[in-house]
Amino acid sequence: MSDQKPRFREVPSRVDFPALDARVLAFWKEQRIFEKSLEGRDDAPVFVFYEGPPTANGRPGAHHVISRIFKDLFPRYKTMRGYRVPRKAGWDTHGLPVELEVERRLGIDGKQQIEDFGVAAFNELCRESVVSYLDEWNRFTERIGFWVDLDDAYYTFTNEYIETVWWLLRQIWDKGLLYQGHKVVPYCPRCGTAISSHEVAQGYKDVTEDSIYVRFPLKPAAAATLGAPDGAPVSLAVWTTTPWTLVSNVAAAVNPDVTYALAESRGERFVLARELVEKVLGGKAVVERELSGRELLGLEYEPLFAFMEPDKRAHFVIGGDYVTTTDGTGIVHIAPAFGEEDMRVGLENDLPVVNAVDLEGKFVAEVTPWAGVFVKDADPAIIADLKARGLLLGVEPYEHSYPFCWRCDTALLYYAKATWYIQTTAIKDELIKANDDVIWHPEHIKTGRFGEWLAGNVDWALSRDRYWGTPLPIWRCEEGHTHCVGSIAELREMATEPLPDDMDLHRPYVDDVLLTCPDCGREMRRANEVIDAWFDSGSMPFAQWHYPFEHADTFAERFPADFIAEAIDQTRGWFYSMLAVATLVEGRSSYKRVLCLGHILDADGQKMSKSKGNVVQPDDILDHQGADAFRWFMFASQNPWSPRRFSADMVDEVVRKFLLTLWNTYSFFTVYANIDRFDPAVEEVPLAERPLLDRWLGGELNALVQRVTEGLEQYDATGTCRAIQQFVDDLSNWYVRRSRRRFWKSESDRDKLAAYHTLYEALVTVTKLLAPFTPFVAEELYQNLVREVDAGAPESVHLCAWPVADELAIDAGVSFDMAAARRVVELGRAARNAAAVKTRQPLAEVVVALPEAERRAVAGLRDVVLDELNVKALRFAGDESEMVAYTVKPNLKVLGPRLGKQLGALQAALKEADAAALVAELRAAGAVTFTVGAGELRLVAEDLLVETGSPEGYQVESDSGRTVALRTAIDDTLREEGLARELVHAIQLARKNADLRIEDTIRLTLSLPAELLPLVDRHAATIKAETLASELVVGEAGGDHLETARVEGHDIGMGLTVTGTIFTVTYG
RNA sequence: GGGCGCAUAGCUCAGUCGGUUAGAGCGCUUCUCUGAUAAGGAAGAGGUCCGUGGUUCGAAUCCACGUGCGCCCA
Repeated sequence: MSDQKPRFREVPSRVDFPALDARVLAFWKEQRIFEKSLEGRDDAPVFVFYEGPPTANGRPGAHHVISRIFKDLFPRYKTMRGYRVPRKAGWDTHGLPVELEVERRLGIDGKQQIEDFGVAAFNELCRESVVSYLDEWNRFTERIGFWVDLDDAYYTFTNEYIETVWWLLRQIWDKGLLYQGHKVVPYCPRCGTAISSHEVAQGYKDVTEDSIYVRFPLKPAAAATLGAPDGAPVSLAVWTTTPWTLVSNVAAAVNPDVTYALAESRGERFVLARELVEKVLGGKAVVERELSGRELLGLEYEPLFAFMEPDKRAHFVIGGDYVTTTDGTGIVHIAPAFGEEDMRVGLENDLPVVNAVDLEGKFVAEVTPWAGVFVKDADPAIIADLKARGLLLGVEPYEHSYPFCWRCDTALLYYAKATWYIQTTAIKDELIKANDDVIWHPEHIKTGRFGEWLAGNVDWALSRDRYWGTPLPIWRCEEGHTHCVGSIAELREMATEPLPDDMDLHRPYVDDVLLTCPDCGREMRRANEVIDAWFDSGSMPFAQWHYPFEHADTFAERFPADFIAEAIDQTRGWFYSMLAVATLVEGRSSYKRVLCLGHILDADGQKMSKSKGNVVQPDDILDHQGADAFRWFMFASQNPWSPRRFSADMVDEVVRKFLLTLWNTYSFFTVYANIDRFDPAVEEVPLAERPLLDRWLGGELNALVQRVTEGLEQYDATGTCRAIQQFVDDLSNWYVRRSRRRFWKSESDRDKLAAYHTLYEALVTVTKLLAPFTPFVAEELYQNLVREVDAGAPESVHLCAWPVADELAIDAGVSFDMAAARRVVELGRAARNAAAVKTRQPLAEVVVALPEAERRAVAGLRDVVLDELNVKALRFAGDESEMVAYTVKPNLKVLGPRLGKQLGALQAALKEADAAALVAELRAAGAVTFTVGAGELRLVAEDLLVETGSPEGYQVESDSGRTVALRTAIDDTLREEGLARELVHAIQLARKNADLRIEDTIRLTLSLPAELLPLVDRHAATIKAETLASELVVGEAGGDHLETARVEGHDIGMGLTVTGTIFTVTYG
């Protein structure tokens, strides 16, 4: 150790993490550390990360923290492993949520009002709205330590981005996979657009609505064929949950294979499924005749409403094998415009499509009574009308889950609509194959949720009848020719008029661009739709580079991504759109590995959502506990994909248990290292030459490096965090605790130096391991521990190389030995507690009985055990006389497979046997024989577990075959020694109360009762050494600081006066 | 209704290949250690390992069925 100034900045034991964060952020910014982590690595292998763009349509919340910190963790780790990890930020800016936000702000509602307001102005507001959140997002991103290049972010609304999306669509178009279909789709009448299946899924709610039973009166000719009494009217009993669709009814469907009945009830006759007669018509109904479904086919009935004239034959019974008898009547009403199944059977039976509903979900003018009324609102009126005309059979509340628009909460309608599709079903096998190459965390998503979703793939409904989005680049002429534009240049070339240089590709400007049809030369107009914003985000691997128009090299280098991470709800969102777009265009996935993250729940397990008002604002945590506590909680609490409960209290626990433990160990080190002028650069004692405790810690440390490295390679954050946490706990509560005296003692010998080196190395290495997890604290520690003493070291911990484990330092034997010793200490402490003898009171002897290997281990660590337990001697129970009681049990692991069913008999026999005799025989002969059932068994030592009991005069604790016995007798010498320790303890407390520095020396005066005088006399040297008293005077207590205390029933007075410090050299 | 996942102490979670007395942290009670610590240690209280059945010498663990919850899909 040398004589210079203190090497390390003095570290207060209390720490303000938010202030620390601010310091570190400023340092990173000033020194451009993030930039430097990328510079000068041109030859390094690249690790490709893709940022799944958040929708910048609101403020960031706690649930955004989790994805952003996992996105940060692995790139930081890979950087330290020597990779170049470019991280381009990105923002998802299009889509319905943005439009809704602007609608709300303008106080308008619906498409007509948007058109009235003006699309150009509306879209401008959408753009402004998105941009307005970016500052806050950028601040938040920096604040939590997510390193990503915000200055070079991609935005999905730029012309460049849109152009690439157009190019991608053109590739798909050229493959013939882009088509317009007329399908029944979930449709939001308020938003006026079709909703894709993954969006619908987010809006299901359980609702109770009125379902109704209705009469469909058969025409007389039809009734006659059923064998009802001559001329008697017969009705089909029909059930529906959506009365408003009856207006568009064109048929009734039965299952040809189900048995139906002609049933009479209160003088009326009905046709319905045989098994539902009683349920629908009541117990008094009489079944007059059974009918097969097949017999009903073709029967005609009177239309319920005549507002619209069908253009084909309608209002007759058709067959549908999907018709069941679980609900309703077994007869299903068919309105092809409003149901997927209805449309399908409608096509099969050549039924007309009657649509009495307009695009806003309101009845059209022909439906005179309810024209302009939203269909769901018209239900009561329709029911009343049916009742008035004698067509209503009954009303029944029906609970079912019904889809609502996930954004505006309007009930969705299933609606036949022209929609543009990508025919992903044509590449289903390729999608599945592309997924084969992806590594999923957790694994089960790959074949489970995601794999099954791919297996049931349906075409991607691409178009949206909206305003703020990437315009669908399809133009059509009057002849019906269509063309998909794949670039801006092509648009210019084909346009009938020259386009301005700064043309905005958004609506409404693009709508005004007319093209010349390449086929017929006529004018082409753009299809009005914009595209699903999921296609935008799925295009980011290409569009973030404006590929192929620019940056082809960059794209080639950075496709596909090595790693992406998003919340688990993106399975059918971003994860799918990324896979689909890349597979459509490149034939493979755009990511190799994906980490799914769970949702954030509140402390009660409720999902956090704005509407529930239970959102924990990240600022609350960041301003009080700091970013690292937040991060560590997220990483360490449980596996990333589990939904996690979250509250400020839970983060607090992290701070106390982990960050403060680490911090205090660090603070401890700097205090003593400064006192001793420890210089990590000189006089290193090789690990192999250090004491066992140091070699133990070194082994644990290197094993930790291995464990953390392997864990991160497997993308396991949770396990690695727990390993680090365990190490820090061991470091603080075993290594430092056991070593305190080594740092404290006044001589500066090799032992002390070894202790400093060991602790220093552990702290520095842990700091590096922690850098990806808790980048702020790691930086703070690194700057002080490393940069303060080594100006040549890398400027930041994040520019350091990842630690490499020294496998030679890992000694399984040492680990085993220490674990054995710690178990003995644990049992000894339990024994002390049970005997109610406090630890400061020395005891004469501890006797232990252990398995052979552990006995050797504890023998080697005798001093540790003696010191921890404060006993004078340790003895091993050598022969049976020392331990009175034995219990002998079969070693099930060994005997189970060998004996099988005989085990029970052996167990019983062992219980009966004389355990002491057995043990004696086992020790003497090495084996014992037993008669069990028919045969004789020879059992050796490893077949049996021997437990020992309590000897006289000892306090015994045992666990799992290990026994520790503490001799509890206290003689006068021991008692006096205990008293001396109590006295020292009291003086130390007085020092602390007097606010003395650890290194201050004192003049100590004591006033004592007479009976203690000899004791102080005999232990004066110890007391002086322990309390740094250069002078000890017994008599009247006097000095700068006076204190009294009661020690074991004796009143004492203490006087303390600072006389100097233990430093021989002063500085300053 | 279907798929996937989960269910262990009051709370948050471990629990390896099926093995002996099912653990940790937090909280509670009592005791204790300590001149780094907001900490540490010991003991106590607290368990239908969701239920039922099966496989097995032996099941928290494997299998089947059921219940509850979450997510996804209808």
